[in-house]
Amino acid sequence: MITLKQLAQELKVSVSTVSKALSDSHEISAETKKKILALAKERNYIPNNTAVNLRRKQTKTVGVVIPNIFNHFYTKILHGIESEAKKSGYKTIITISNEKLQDEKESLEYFSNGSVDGILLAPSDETEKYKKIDHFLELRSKEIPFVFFDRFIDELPCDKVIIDDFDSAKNVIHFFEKNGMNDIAVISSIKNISTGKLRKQGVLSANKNLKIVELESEINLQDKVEELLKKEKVNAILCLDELSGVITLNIARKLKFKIPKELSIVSFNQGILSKYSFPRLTTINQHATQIGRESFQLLLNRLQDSKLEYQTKVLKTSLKFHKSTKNTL
Amino acid sequence: MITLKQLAQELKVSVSTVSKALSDSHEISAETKKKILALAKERNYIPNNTAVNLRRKQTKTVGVVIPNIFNHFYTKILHGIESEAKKSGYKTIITISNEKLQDEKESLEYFSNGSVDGILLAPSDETEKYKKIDHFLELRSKEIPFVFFDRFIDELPCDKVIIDDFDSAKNVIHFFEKNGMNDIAVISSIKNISTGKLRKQGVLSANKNLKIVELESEINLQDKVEELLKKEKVNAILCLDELSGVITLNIARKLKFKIPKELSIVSFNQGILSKYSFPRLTTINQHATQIGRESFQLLLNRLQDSKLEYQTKVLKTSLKFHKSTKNTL
DNA sequence: AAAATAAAATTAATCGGTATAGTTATTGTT
DNA sequence: AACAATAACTATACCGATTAATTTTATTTT
Repeated sequence: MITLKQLAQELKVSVSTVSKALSDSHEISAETKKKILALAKERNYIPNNTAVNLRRKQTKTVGVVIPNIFNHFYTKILHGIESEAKKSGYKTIITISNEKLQDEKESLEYFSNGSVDGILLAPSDETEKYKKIDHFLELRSKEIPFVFFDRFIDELPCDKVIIDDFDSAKNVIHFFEKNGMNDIAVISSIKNISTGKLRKQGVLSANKNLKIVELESEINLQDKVEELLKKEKVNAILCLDELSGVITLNIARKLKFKIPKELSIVSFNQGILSKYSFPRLTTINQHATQIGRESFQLLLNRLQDSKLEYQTKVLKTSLKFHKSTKNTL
Repeated sequence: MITLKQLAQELKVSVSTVSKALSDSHEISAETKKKILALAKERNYIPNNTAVNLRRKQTKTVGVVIPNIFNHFYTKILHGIESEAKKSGYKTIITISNEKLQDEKESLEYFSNGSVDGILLAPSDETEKYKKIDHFLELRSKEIPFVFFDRFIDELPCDKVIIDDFDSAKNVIHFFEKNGMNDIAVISSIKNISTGKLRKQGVLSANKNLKIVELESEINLQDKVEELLKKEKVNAILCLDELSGVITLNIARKLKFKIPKELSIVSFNQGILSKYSFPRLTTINQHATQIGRESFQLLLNRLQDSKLEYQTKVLKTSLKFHKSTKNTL
């Protein structure tokens, strides 16, 4: 890799002349600039990033911690972050917490040595469950800005971008009712997570008499749903996460339910699974890419002014109708 | 962020004493070490990564370019790379080419300013189609090592980790034949990609009389498959990519084919789509995580010794039987 | 032509570490 | 006692850029 020093030696000028010429400083004559620019181009000079970062005391890099890389929703957010960051000349370092508090902590430590200017993260399932916030407070004491996306911890005032889980969930129940479906079940495998809780509160605010199936994870989900469909009278189901949605759909079909004639299914989280399900699931579009973009912008704002008030951006969802729901309106 | 200098001032010793004490040098007395270590711990000192990198002339970071982050196969590889890199103390920067040559070029330029020690990539669809290798040669002239995974370009000798596409595809055809299915179709929406080509050669080596449906992308795939199933007699289908697999399955069901009784389907690429399809697809497991791990190891080898011969690692696949295939053996 | 001013280039400090060379003070050798 | 050897620590150069402070050179003013 060619350095400023080498260019300077070759042209018999000082390093600072070269540096200034390349940044088009008025202190350097047009003639000298031309000469330097030409050689820099010829030698394919690129400023050493590490040196620039050290000098500027910034890295132009953001760190991201996502709970699960196999979840299409998060990869979409990731895509939003990455593309937005790139636009502003930022690099993106990605780590995965696997829904583990320990992994999340390690990621943050790993980011804390000056590798990144700021952090974007969705806290892990464990973090939310045990409401652990020490590691976030430590970030704050080190003055490393961070922004939460999708999930958050009530106890911690901070910047966050979330979706309007409460209303989104409530509205689906209302939609079912308006269409004459009154035997409604709600299925969730994300009960520990802030979004899961809000969605549950949302559906309950619409109707107190729902059948609710809740699990710690998707293990046993299959059996629980099968039990529900066999024992109870159900003509509409809202799934609070996409995986539950697809699994529920497949079980309903295995049990020979006619969809959507006898049973309507709506699922949170418009992702790749629901897109290629058969029949295609009606989903709540969470505009994941936008979540990513807005999160990055929020972080960028904070990087530029650390004294801003903490902001919460709430994004609206939209219902995307497909063949898994009856819609008579 | 606290620095060596600050620690040194506070303890009234020199910066180099602190540095050496923290790296447990024998030049420093036990007593002094103890004192320094204690303060460093109290102040939560972490060496500034950028400064260390500048000095060591390395970044302990690898760059990854994947063609598509929405493809579960690549996120699995990513996971393999990230976890393996972390083990060796490397960070992972991820960029996405969106199957575009231009984006791929930009990513490589972006990595070329000393941001990464080496690069892992699967070339984009366009790169493979037009056999563009200039940007890779430029990397080589800058002495930035790179490793290809999953896909590669014949014309470019380099390190790569690929799967045994030819044999994997051939073996599926043989499996169909042994089970008495002789009206076999092959469907692919990845014809430009090296893996797609090899898979096609593989199936043709097994049987010259296959019905082959090939498309540039998944657009129109639906119509083409429907046409095939309506016009031709088919009792077995091999899909060369997962998306084709799921789409084919859904269309076959829409056309009321009994699966697997009347029609067996096998698909490349054991991913999340096929996992939650109904019935669950029999897939060729490409051990994506392992591809990621091995790719990183190959890069690590090269970082440690740039004079090694170029290596190609070929990983075997395995067939995972599920309910989309008849198996009478 | 000398002084004042403006333009162009250089020197040196800095970012935060690491590594090499150099300086004291202490102990050991003959 | 004179000298070498060792221990413990400090000073300094360096990584590759940026930039404030200076110096050198050119131009304008009187």
